[in-house]
Amino acid sequence: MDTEREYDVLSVDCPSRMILNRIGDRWTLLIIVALSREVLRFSQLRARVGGATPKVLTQTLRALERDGLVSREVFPVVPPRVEYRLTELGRSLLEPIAAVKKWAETHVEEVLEARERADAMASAASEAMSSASSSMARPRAGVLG
Amino acid sequence: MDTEREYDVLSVDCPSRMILNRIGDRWTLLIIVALSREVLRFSQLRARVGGATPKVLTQTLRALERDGLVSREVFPVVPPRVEYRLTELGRSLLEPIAAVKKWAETHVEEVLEARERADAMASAASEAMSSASSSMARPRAGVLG
DNA sequence: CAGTATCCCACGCGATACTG
DNA sequence: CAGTATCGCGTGGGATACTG
Repeated sequence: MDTEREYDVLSVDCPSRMILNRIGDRWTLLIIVALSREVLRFSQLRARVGGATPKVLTQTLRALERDGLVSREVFPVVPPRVEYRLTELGRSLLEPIAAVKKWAETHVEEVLEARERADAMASAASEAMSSASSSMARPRAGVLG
Repeated sequence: MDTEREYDVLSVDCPSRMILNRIGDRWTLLIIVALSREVLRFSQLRARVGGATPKVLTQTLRALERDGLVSREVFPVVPPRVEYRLTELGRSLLEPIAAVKKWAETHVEEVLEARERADAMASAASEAMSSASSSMARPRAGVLG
């Protein structure tokens, strides 16, 4: 069975595009990473994933559950206890994610350096443009243009 | 040199978070994939990456250039000719991306099936709630809540 | 504890048109 | 050909407060 070219991310209408959009949001990857080693309760997840508000956490978890990547188990006790764990499908995402995570952690510095160099160049160019004026040439600090 | 735990994506202020935000946008991954096998000109890139308008293409390419992942070569001819290629740093991103891409392409269907099942469940639950009424219970078609 | 409920806004992105 | 320039909107997501 050659399923190599069945899907193509570069194609506009390819379903695999949707996957990228899904895991490309701000919290999905982080939650999966957090759940990679242990089953976690809601508040534990909150504590582990820095910056996540209950709202985004719930949204993302619901979406992950819907897509079969995470399972949610409710214990009928009081106070409530809810546990989240990766499904097998979710765990299968761990490898690719680990690769990305590792890349991110090992190459941040190179990226940051490249960025600084680029900004320095741009800044120098701006100054050259405005002759010897002191026009403060903004170094384009934002991520995207 | 043990640099294992120097960075942690789960930490709010970790720089590696930024990397995820960068490659998590709508076009970055696609452009890198497109450039994985060949050097491409602007319009070729546009043709390959389905749906990309010149604006987003330029934005993303500039950002990639700034971060040292893509290099831009301008040929002083008319009509203009500009070639984009991955830098070595950019090429190093190819492996993790390929892993994600492969996962996306091989597991879309499972995700889609899980989603349909979840929606069917939710829909059934809604109908049960409204007794035998014909209240159209919307199956929550959107990606996120 | 595990969420909901609102309000609100930045901004990523698309559409469209124009230029060196 | 390889971009810029504008305009506008959809919505992801932050802040805050409330609830079973």
